[in-house]
Amino acid sequence: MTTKEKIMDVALHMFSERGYEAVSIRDICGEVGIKESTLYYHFKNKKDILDSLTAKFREHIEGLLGGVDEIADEPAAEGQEFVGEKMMDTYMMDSYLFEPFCNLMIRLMMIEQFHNEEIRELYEKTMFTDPYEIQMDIFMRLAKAGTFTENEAKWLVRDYHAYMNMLTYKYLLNGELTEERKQRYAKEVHEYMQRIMKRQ
Amino acid sequence: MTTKEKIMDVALHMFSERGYEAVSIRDICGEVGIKESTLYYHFKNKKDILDSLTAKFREHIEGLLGGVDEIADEPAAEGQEFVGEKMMDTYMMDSYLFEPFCNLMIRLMMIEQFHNEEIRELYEKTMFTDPYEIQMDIFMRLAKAGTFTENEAKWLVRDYHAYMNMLTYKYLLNGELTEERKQRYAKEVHEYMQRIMKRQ
DNA sequence: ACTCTTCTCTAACAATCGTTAGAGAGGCAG
DNA sequence: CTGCCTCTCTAACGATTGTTAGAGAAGAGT
Repeated sequence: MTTKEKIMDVALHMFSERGYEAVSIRDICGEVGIKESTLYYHFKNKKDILDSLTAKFREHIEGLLGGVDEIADEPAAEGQEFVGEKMMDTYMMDSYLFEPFCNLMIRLMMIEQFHNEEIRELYEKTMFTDPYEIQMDIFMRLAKAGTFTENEAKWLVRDYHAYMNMLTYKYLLNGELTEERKQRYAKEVHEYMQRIMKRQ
Repeated sequence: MTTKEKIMDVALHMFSERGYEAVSIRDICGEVGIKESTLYYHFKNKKDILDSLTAKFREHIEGLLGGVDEIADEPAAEGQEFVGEKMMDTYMMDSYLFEPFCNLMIRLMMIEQFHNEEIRELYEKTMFTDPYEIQMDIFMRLAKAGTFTENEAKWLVRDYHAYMNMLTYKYLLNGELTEERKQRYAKEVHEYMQRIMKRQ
């Protein structure tokens, strides 16, 4: 890992725990093991570190969104109750919510949305707008498959979205992201979907 | 309004917009129109201002919770669909979420939960634990009244709680709290309850 | 007239913040 | 060997932060 990468890694860990303002350049340099002026060789100022992190995150997200369609079109694998849903959830989990870099970035955005307009927008896009669109797409497929009516789907996706957010905050965005908490999250998501599918 | 009250008022407005750390003693004093040393006559340090605000909020909340039982026991007034629910919602809205001091305190806690353990606990209590308990109580009353089964009620209250949170963040905890946004919030809450009552 | 209390001021303090100028160390190309 | 480029260092800068010592002003009670 290069010095620049190490700086970004340490900064991300600290920012996502204490917030951008609460972390000083000296904190980061102390942890990395360099002098402050060395940091300024790699980044033009403190904001530049944050900007580099969000830029990296943006690229990561674009990559994910680029591959979403082919995954959604895959037929349901064995052990899955319906097309798209569980596949999409593991996709949403393993390569986004559970993925270490993304998880820390989400925590960082969650804290910093109140101090930074650009981050607020990115946070809303990557945690609300984009997921909602994907979830809506899935529910509409299920509606077309006859699982429920289109009107029901429109309401259900809102309920689902709100509930997923609650679970995400509860299990994935505070404290350490342990294997146990991931599994409990996945289990509750699964239970929720089972409930939805049964009731109709 | 005394100087001390004015300080707390200005501090609350600033803290709830920019966060505790981002607001300096000089910012507050400039807005109030006093010198820094005058502030230190009324508060022993910066943290003391925050503590005074949370103490005042705690008292406010205790007063609200103290009166919750008698309100829940009132019979449904005309124009209401079911006992307790709408009454409780206006109670939750008018004297809590819409109430200016509480609304600003919630915003402050929402930002500061990530930098302050005590505020994190207060935030979870006043925005999750307490409301959930009250909502559970209402849904259990509805279950006993035969509107749905107790098992259904346990799931419905989770859905309801998650959905209310989403609406609260969407309408009440960002930007200016206008009369229009309050009404849109109330309307969506109402629609949600109608949907729940119909489906059973 | 006097003191005592309450409140506000002037003027500074030390600590920490982000940031920079400039010197050295090491490797690679000529 | 020389010069150049990349990277890291020492050492400081000015600005801002929370905080304090101590002096005045105004009113109430004696």
